[in-house]
Amino acid sequence: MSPPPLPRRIAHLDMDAFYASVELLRYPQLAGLPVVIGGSRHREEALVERLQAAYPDVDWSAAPKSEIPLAFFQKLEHYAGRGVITTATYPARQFGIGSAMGLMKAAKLCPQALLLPVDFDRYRQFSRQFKAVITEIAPVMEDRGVDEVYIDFTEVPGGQREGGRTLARLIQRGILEATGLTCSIGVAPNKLLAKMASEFNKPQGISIVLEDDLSTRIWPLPCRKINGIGPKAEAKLAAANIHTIGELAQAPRDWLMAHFGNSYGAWLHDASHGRDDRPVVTHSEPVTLSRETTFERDLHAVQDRETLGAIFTRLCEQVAQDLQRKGYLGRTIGIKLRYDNFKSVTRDQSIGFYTADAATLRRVAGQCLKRVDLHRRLRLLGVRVSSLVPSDGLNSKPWSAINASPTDHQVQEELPGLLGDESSD
DNA sequence: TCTGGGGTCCTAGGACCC
DNA sequence: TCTGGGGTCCTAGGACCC
Repeated sequence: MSPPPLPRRIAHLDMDAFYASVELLRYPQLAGLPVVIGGSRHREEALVERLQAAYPDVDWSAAPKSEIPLAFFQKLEHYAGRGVITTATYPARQFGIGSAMGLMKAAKLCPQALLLPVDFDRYRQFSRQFKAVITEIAPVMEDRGVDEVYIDFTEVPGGQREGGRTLARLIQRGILEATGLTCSIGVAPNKLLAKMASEFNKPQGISIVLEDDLSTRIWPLPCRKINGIGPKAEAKLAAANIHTIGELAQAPRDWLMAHFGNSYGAWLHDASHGRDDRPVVTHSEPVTLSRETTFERDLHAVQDRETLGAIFTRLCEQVAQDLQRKGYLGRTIGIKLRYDNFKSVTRDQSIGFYTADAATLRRVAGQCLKRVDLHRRLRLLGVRVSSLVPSDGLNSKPWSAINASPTDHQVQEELPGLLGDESSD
């Protein structure tokens, strides 16, 4: 007789205001103050120039490496229009500032808030550090981004004690000692509930949710708290007078399937009843790889042909580099563009071989570009590769050898000049 | 004062093949 | 002449997440 299986204990760990907290380690004098992280790197130079022009009495030579009060952005509406907040410290959140909020809106809410530039390399470093602490203690960890993970506590020694609280405390302490950062942890019978639980006691919280807690602790919550219910689904549910998870749980499964599709409808029903059997996945292969950029001002395919062409080529080169660095080849190449009215379109084309070659990406992506309407001004351009396979041993061969195939020549002949290409016009 | 960049998954129609 | 069902692949768009 084998022993009965242990009850599943799944943890969701969320770093508290991750980017902002990492910045506070570097600038301890900002502790307790409203601080936001945002803007994007390629606009820093433009930013300094514009600040200098708008506020000539201030010495901006240290910007944007140091903090800038948001108030200064009020004279820079055109610049700041394109910046968004990535993270806000808890004092800044008191003013209603949240991530993805436009810089100008945040400035209005809290002009004294300080703006820091983003430093992804640094956040990635801290991300690796805290994840290393976790896997030392509990090896079954699923990466959910730079500041979030799921952890399977079930088989970890001590993972069942106090419903997982003991182990959660140990991990919190370990991360604090190694990085100086705090996090919140929820432990529950599955990922769905753990994710909600980790939000219950932020920051520095631990929440334990058991099977029996469903009706008391989950059902009163708004539907939107379920990971997978976004603004659209929320609005559609609200229209049917369904606002809480408990109300969703009362909706007949058939009705949900009829109104939301078989797959999503059935999932909504299961989720509202706290049912989720997804495993904690420790490894996964990427499906697509892409680069995109929003321009400082909207560009026109004809008037700004050169600028656009240079950006396009650079995006292709970046995607090619990413593929090579990460060891993948792809055979479906695509573009994404966003018009000045914020509408996006995509075009894809599959080719007869796998590649990570910048020139090939540029050719095929250029063909895709020819299939979209280029009359409107553009605000964003992106290049994407999918149908990825690991390049493995192929890495040792030159790219030309990998790409050499009959179809390659076909494609080259089919695809002459493109937008921004010297050979076109 | 409009709305970043990088992903995943799902749907739905059409082509094409058997 | 009219008319089958699979099954798979490709493409475009959209919802959602961090």
